[in-house]
Amino acid sequence: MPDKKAYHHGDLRTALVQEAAALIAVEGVDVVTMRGLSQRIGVSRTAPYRHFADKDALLAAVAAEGFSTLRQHLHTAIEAHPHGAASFESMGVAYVLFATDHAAYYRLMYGREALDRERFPDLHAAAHALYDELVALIRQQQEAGTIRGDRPEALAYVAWSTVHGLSSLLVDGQMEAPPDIAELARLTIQTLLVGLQT
Amino acid sequence: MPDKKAYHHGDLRTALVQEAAALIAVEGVDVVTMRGLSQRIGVSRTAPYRHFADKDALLAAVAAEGFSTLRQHLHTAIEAHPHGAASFESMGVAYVLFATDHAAYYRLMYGREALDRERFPDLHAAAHALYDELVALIRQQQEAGTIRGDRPEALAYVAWSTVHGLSSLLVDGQMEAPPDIAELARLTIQTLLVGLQT
DNA sequence: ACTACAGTGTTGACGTTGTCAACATAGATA
DNA sequence: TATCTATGTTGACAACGTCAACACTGTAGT
Repeated sequence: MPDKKAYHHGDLRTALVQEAAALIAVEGVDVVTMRGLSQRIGVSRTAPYRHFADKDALLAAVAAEGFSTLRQHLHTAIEAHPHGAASFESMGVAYVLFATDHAAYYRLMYGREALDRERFPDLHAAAHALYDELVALIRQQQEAGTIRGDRPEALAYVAWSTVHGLSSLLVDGQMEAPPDIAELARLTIQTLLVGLQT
Repeated sequence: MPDKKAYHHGDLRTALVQEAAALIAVEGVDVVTMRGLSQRIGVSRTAPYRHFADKDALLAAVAAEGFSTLRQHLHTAIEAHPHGAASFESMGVAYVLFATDHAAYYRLMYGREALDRERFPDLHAAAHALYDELVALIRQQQEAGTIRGDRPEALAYVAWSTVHGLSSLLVDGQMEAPPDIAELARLTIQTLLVGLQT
């Protein structure tokens, strides 16, 4: 149990990322403000600047953690169905459900033009690790014969496009959210899988 | 040639939308500011508020025009290849190229959580018109036999997810942009079409 | 032609935000 | 114990969105 009144917070950096993530989940990105964040944690408004160059850097850290969390979700989903086409479907559904369950968070991860890869290599790495996870899955499916033997990197992009596209449309409210999102996700992924097969 | 010094601008509303769109294309959404926009046009900072309730309303109008423009692009692409599977492919490639050619604009159209459908029915309508265009194309393909006879509305969502997902990943720089974007788009859409066929 | 009005544009002001500069504190190290 | 470095604080500033009050102008009705 950390001291409440210590002059030094102890681990302000992670506290900031966690608080920001929690706030985003509840209220959306727009309500995240350096001053408000600091106040919630109990430090002064400029304390965050000892750990992040600016607000974008903080958000980039939050987004990177989002990619990491998503990757773990997918990993868990695969372990639940480790073999065959069910593995592919399981991962895809888990991806879409993560996005819709953490809508504002997911929006932050993608679509913030200020968060460019060159400035934030950690964010780049986290996103790329997610992609790598997908490539590995494609390879596994190729060995199982459920996906044709094209370049797995290229096919991974196609698959990523599909699940991200569906997630994005749902999260942004572009399509009326159906009663059973998992069902729509399954349909979409099965269609994708058929296309990837031959 | 409009008077430069007229007290009343004449058509400030469209001037605002056009200027904002141009600015977004060149510099991105973040640099669009009510004050800066007004200054560029030559009116005072609060003049826009006679035409838009707030900044989000202005951006929503810009986004709506973006959807409308995109729809026209797709229409043109279809007319170039009115028959068969080439029609589907042509539309998909045109979609992705529009997105990558107008990256910041495309990002505004999607992914602004402040721009919700309920507050801005015009934006909703413009986006839905785009969707309708897709449904019509799916129907045509079904009649031609290149797409299976499922509910066209559902298949349209699948197709939309795919082209939007690819566009989104490219626009956000999540994948290293390949030298020939149209080629990648073609590959993706062919994969999609195979999946939609059976 | 005069008047009233509604539409449009302007100026002033306020609170909020991100962030810099200067200063303060405390734990680690010599 | 003295010093250094990491960390946190206070004060200040410019930019921004936006409200309220006021000004201008073309139009409609008499």
